[in-house]
Amino acid sequence: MQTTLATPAPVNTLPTMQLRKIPIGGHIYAAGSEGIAWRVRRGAVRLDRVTPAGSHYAGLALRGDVIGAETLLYGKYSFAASAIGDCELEPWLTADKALSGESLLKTLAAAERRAADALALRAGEAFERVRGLCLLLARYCDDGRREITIPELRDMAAITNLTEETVSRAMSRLRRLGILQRQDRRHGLMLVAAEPAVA
Amino acid sequence: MQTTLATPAPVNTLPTMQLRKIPIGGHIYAAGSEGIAWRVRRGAVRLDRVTPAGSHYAGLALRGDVIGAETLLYGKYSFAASAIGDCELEPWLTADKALSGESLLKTLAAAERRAADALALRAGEAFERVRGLCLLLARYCDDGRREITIPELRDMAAITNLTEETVSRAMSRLRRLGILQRQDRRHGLMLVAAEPAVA
DNA sequence: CGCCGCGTTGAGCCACGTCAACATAGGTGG
DNA sequence: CCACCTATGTTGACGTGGCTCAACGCGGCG
Repeated sequence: MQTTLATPAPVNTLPTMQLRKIPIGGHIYAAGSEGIAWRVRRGAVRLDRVTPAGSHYAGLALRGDVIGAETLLYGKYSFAASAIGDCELEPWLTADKALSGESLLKTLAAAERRAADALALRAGEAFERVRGLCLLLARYCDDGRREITIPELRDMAAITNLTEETVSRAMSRLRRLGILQRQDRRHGLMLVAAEPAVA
Repeated sequence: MQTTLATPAPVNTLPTMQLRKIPIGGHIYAAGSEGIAWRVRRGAVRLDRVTPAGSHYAGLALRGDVIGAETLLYGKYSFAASAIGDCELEPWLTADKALSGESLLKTLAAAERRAADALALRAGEAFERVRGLCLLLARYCDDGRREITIPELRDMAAITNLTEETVSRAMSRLRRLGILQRQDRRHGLMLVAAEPAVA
């Protein structure tokens, strides 16, 4: 649960911050803390809304998505972020760089598409939800081989709004059906078979 | 399912378009069609992603939210939009107006908050989801009286990922408990009782 | 009037949640 | 190295919340 910085630079000198790598399960930032906005270069990020009543899954960010953009307005993060796949993050639009309208619009459009994806992962039967999540992760792999890092069950359960047991059963079925080809155990790499004409 | 324009102006002369009013259940725009971006001044908008396999609920927009921003990039709408409460829309950021970075950032931050709201409406027990949707609608009423226009059951069902029957039962229960005070029938106005310390 | 769309209510059933037991991998200390 | 512990994942048995199906009420409209 610790963050690793690619540069040995001090954490708070924002402009010098470079690439940031976070292992699976790793904490990226806490809600309410100060920091900058990041673009996800690799991996998958889970966002959580933190309330007095507890914290709940509140969004997903994949390659190309921007997280923490609200810090440019308010200085603080609105959500908590953690890595559900090995992540690489790069600083995005630090204050000195001009805010390009087009870049922002693209980010906005991407955020809305991602939000629609996240909603879709909470509809339909359990097996289809879990399969949909794996396919989504595979679609955003940087390698073309559709190899994904399986998130922890608790994260998949939160995203799909299922229980860990149900997700585990769905994953077993995916493997049994050969849709998901195990390469090593635990958070190991998996290979998703051809996507069957999903629009 | 028809749109009504406040001005008698021709539909395709974008810069002259002014306020647009859409009745409940009304069609706002179709996915793939051309048009401009709008800001929701009043009411609630349901977004749908349209695929060859059918169209599915893909997002919610309430007062202050912007819909169709992607037209500024691609010229066409990515989603379909329809009114689930009597709506007033105003044009947003037409091409001639400079794209203000801060305005865009605020829109982005709002979109992410809304996406988190929409996800939350698909978690928990049926009654709590329906109650949550009513509370959300009440929170964004322009009058301070927390009077809401009840969307059609099919829309509430799509948003919460429940069936119409289950939503109907939940609504009956809300009325029986006095949480929702009927003022007239059908899409009539309702009054939501005090929000019980929901964070 | 008859028809249709929408909402309401009941009865039965099943997919998924709950609970429990166990497997496996890592970590830590001896 | 093993003994032990904990976190995570897997699998089975069982109960239930919400889905399915069906019937009906009501208002609007041709």
